[in-house]
Amino acid sequence: MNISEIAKLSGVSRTTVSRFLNNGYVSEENKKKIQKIIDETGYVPSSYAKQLRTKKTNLIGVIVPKISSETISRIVDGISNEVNKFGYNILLGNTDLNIKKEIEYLNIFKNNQVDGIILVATVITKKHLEIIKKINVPIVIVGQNIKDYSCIYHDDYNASIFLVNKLIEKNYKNIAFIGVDKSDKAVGYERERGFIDALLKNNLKVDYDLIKNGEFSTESGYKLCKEILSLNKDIDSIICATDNIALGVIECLKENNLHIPKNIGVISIGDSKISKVVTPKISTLHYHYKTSGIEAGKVIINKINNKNDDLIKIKLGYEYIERESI
Amino acid sequence: MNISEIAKLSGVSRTTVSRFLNNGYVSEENKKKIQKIIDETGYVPSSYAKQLRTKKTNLIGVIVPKISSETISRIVDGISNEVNKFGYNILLGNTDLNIKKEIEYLNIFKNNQVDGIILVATVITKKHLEIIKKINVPIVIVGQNIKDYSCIYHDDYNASIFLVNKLIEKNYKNIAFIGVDKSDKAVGYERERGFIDALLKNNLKVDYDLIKNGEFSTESGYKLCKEILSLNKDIDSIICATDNIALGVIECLKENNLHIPKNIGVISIGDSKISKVVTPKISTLHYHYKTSGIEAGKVIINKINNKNDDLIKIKLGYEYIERESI
DNA sequence: TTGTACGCGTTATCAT
DNA sequence: ATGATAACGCGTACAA
Repeated sequence: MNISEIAKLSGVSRTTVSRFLNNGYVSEENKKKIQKIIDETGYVPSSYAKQLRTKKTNLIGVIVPKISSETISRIVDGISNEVNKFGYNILLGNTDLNIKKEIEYLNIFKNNQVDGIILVATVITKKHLEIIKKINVPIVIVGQNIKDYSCIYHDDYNASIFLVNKLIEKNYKNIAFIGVDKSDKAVGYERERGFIDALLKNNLKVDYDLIKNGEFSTESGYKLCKEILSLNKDIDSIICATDNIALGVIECLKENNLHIPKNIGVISIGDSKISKVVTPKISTLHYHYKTSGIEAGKVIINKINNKNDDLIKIKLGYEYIERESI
Repeated sequence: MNISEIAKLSGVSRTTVSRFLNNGYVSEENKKKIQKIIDETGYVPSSYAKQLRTKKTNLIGVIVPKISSETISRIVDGISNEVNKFGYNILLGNTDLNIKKEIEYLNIFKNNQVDGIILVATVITKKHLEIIKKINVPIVIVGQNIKDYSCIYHDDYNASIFLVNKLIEKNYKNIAFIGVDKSDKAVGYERERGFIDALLKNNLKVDYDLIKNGEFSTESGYKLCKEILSLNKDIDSIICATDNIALGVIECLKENNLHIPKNIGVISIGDSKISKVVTPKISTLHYHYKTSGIEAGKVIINKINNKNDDLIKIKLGYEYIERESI
C-alpha cells in the first residue's frame, strides 16, 4: 500500500494525499475522503521514501559505553523522554566499552541515518576528535567538557573540593583519594585535580602515595584500598571517585576491622542505589544524570531545528547527601 | 556526494560502483579506481535510498518499559551485543512504563522502519495482541510466554517452587509471599501460582492473607511487609518476587527488630547488585537476563534471515545463590 | 565484466 | 485548492 494507491482509491492525486498528510491545503471534502481510505487500508507512509526525500530521519544516534550501567541508563532515560516529546527516536550505539566500536558508531552515524548525535563517553581520544570534526550533523557530548563542542557535563572539579572541605569540616585530616585513570578527563583528571587543589587550599600536605587510580569497579576500589592501607600512613578518610569504588573500599576496610566512620571516613560521588543500601550507607554527592540526558536532548533538538551551531556548555551541579559513612 | 558522482570520478558507470559496494563482479582495475575515489571523498552510501530500494533497514526495534532498570538494561545489553554481530542496530522504544506509549511504538515500528521487533514487556493486554497480530515484521517477546508468539522467558513457576522447597529444607514452615499484580503473567501470576502449588505439594496450608501483591518497588515491599506483620500470624519467612521488594521487606523487618535469618528468613528472585550489598546479603535466584537478550537477538536475526516463522519458545532456568538472609 | 533504463514511495516545484 | 512532473540515491533486470 502506497500513496499512489491511496490517491487512486480516494479519487484525488498523489500530491493531494501528500498535502493531506503534511498539513497542506486540502478541501474539507477531500480530507474526509482520504481519511476514510486511510482508515480502511491502515496505510502508513513509508519512512524510507520520506527520509530519502526530506533528508530527515527523526532519529538521534546515542552512543554509550555500556547501557547496563546505572548512570548511563539514567542518562539514556532522560534523553529518550525529552526527544520523544518532539517525535524523535533513539538509535542506540552500545559500544561495550570498546573504543573501536565507538569510532565505528560515529562513522555509521556520520553521513546520514541520524539527524543528530549524542555521545556519552568516558575517554575522548584524538581519533574521536578527527572523526567528530568531519561529522555533518549536530553533536552533543555528555559527561565531558570538550573544547569547541557543545557539552553537558558535571562540575567534577568543585565536587572534589566540596568533598575535601566536608571531610575537613568533620575533622578528618589525612585524606586518601581513589579514582580512575586520568585519560577520563572528567571522572579521572578533574576529580583528582580538585582533590589536590583542595588540599593545597587548606594547607594540607599532598602525599601522592595516597592518590590511586584504577578502574570503575568495586574490585578496583578494593585492591587500591588494600594498597593504601599497606602503606601504614595512618589515613583517616578516603574519597572515592565513584560509588562502586567506595563499595570495594568499604569491603576492604571492614575486612581490616576498621570502623566506618569512626576509624576511617568514606565519601564518594554518584548516589547510586547501592550507596543507600550498603552498611554503612555512603555519604555521597548526587549527580543529576537523568537531567543531563534531558538537557542533552533539549540541546540536540534545538540544534537540529534552528540549525544554529552556537556552542552550548551546560555545567550541572551536585547535591550533598549525608548518610553514615562520614 | 552520491553514487553517481563516485562513478563519474572513477570513470565507470553507477552500476559498477553499486556492484563494487555490494560484492558483485568488478575488474581488479576498476576496484582499485573506485576504492581510491571512495577513500578520497569519504563517501558513504545513503542509507535512506538503500532502505527504500531493498526494504531493509538493518534495525531492530526494541521496546522496553524502562531503560533505567538493572534487569532491563542487562537485557538490552545482551540484545545489542548479539545483533551488532550481524550488522544490525537498535532502535530504542523506551515507554516509561506507559502502556499507551508501548502501543504507540508498536505502531511506529509496525509497517516499516525496522526489520524486526523485540518486545520486553511486563503486561500484555488484548490491545497489544490486536496490534501485534497486524505487524508484518518478525517479533520476539522477552520475559513473558505469550501463546502463538516466539518468546524468551524465565521459568517463574518452578523458580517459586524451588524457593518454597529451599525454605522448607531450612526448616521454615510459615511462609508469606509478596509479589506484584497478576496482570503481569510472569512475575505476578506465575510466581504466585508456583508458590501456592509448592505449599500444597508440601501439605502446607495456603493462607491467602499471607499472599500480597503490590508494585515493583522497595516502597511496596516495605508497605506489604508491614501489613503482613500487623496480622500477627507468626510467619517465619517471606518470599519476595523481586530483589527490590526484598529490600523493602528487610528494611521493615529490621525496624521491627526481627533478626534475619534467625527470626524471619527472606528470599527473592533477581540477584541484582543490591542483593549482594545489603545487610544481610540476600539469598536469591540468579536470572540470566543478559542471556535472554542474547537469545532474543539470535531468534530475531534468524527469523529475519530465514524468513521462517517457526514458533520458538526458550525457557531459561535460574541459579540459586545462597547468601545470608535464610 | 560493464552499462542502460527503470522503479522504489515520497515531497517540492510549478503551473493551473 | 489541485495536479503533472521531476527529483531524492540506490539496486537490479536485461542487454551487450
